[in-house]
Amino acid sequence: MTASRVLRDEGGFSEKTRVKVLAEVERLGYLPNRLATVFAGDKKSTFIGVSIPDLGNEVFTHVLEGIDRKLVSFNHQTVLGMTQHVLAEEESWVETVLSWQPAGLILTGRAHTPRALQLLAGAGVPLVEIWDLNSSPIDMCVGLNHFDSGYDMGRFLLSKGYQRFGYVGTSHDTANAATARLHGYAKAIEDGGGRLTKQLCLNDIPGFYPGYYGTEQLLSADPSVEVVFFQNDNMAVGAVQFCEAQKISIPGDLGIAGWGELPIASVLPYRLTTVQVNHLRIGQLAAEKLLLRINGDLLEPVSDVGFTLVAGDTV
Amino acid sequence: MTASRVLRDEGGFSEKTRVKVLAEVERLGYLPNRLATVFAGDKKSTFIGVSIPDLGNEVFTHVLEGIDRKLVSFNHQTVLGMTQHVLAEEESWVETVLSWQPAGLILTGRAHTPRALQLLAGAGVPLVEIWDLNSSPIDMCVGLNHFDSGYDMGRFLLSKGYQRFGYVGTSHDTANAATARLHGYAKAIEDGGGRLTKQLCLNDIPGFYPGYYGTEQLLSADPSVEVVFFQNDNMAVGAVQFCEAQKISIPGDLGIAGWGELPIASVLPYRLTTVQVNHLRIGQLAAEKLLLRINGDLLEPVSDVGFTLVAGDTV
DNA sequence: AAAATTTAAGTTACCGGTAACTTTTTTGAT
DNA sequence: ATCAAAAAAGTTACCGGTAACTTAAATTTT
Repeated sequence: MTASRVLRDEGGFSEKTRVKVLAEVERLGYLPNRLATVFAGDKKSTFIGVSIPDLGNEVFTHVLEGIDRKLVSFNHQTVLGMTQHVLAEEESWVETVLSWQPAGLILTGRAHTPRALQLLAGAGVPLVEIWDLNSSPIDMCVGLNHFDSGYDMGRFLLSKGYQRFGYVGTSHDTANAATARLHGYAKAIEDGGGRLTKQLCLNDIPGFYPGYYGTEQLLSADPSVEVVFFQNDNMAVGAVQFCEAQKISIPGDLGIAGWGELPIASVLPYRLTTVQVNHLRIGQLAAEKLLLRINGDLLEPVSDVGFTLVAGDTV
Repeated sequence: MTASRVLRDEGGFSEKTRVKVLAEVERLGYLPNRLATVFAGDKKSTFIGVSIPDLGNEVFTHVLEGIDRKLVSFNHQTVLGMTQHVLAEEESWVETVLSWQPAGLILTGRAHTPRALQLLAGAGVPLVEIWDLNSSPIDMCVGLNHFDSGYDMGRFLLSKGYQRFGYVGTSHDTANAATARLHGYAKAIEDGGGRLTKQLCLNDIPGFYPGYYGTEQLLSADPSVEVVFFQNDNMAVGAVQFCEAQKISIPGDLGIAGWGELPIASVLPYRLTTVQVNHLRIGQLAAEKLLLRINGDLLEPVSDVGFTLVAGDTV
């Protein structure tokens, strides 16, 4: 007991004892078993469960980095969950991670299985849903309106005079943010009298090469497309590379728009038409809100980090 | 006790009781507290601590993905540690994560603080050091010989007739793998009678833009450089973009070599001179070995995943 | 120097699951 | 129906840290 007091520096011991205890700790190479502390006090651990769809999609690596950097600085640990965009995976991960008594959770996306929702409600753990904005989150939410960002892009492209639109992404899931962007884009096109003539959902990760071969597929399926909106910048850059290889002039023959403003954009000889999003900020803000909530603070449940359309030279 | 038996399906209960227990579990939304199980049995948890330097460096995201995918499929959870290439950060993370009784650890790099080594030895937890090959690992090791890969690149560039060499990276740490590559490269140049006229270590992450402005800095500091070896492909691609913007012909005016074969390479109109490394495989293999060891198997301590030099068109 | 007060150190019980053991109930054999 | 064996259910104790409490030692006050 006295040793416990010394190690937690909570007073009630003499200097002589302190020295003796610390010497013994040193000698034994003693490390406290934190499980016992959490277990005993019916407290929470310092684990924060963080689920993201996958690391192949670069946008999420930036989000994760923002989260972890913030968490570490407040002595919390990230327990990673890669759900592969599959809600059932998320559900089983939620169950596992809750059984470890986490201090809080960060989940990507607003869609969850009924059982996951039930588990989360039962656990009553502080929770931030990130990425997609959700006006009535389970607990808190940090993200942006993906539908609106797609809509704005659609309207912008219409204003440039395009009539025949294409889309290439990798999402199958109806419940995810990229699909919301596609829906916003489609709605804008419909509202503006254009036609979304071809949309492609590849079974792949949204990276450079899928952008390359996705463009090939799209154009061979419908050569009349005038402009294509991609799931993210890396795909759009892949598309630009395909066009250059095929001597398709941009934006003369084909317009190209990305999403997310990823690092590659900073070294291109052209300015990519895209939507700027501060991925790192989403992660940091989510972690910040979670830590404040764990600390007992009451917070605005929803934070909209917004987005900025970048006109660029590729349309 | 009977409920515990039912939930673990270890027999010694009647069908009638099983149904009753499961119904009650359902009704209460009961979730076992796994901390108690681990704590009670003096067993290990299903946590695997995974430390990587940072997520801004794309190579590590692939390694991490490989690790987590494998771990998840064997019901283990990744507890992330981002050490920012700082050994003191790794040390404090090791201490924290060990106090949570992990089933195993994966650490990036072979250099650790004395105290970290002592903690690891004391804990006796299965451990894989990844990335840099280490003939006498603490426990196990999965990686490749970075020095050799740098040496081979240097020799290859010499064979192309280059005399004045440059290097651009972002590492300050003498103990990391990128530095080992630089040393190998420098050694090859020395052995072959060339001159490493300029080497640059930027205070940044090894991404596209640092490759861009790093090349600018390098060339303005020493315009006589004939070929530059970059810390990774993303930096090399940034360099190519800089050269194109400046009308510096590749490989006519300047040779460029990358390392790691990152995804961007697949969509470029040229074949980048680089070193191919299977990042995902390193992660998967490390996780695999760790899980086998946790399972009690005795394994070959060191796994060399090797590398392949890709000649490319940029030198 | 004795009593009152403060400080230091020690005891007990608990968190939740489960190993090891004991008791109760059921099943089957004679 | 009686007893033995097997199956099911229940009890106890423990893991390691710490809250809450008690006891002991040191310090201060009268």
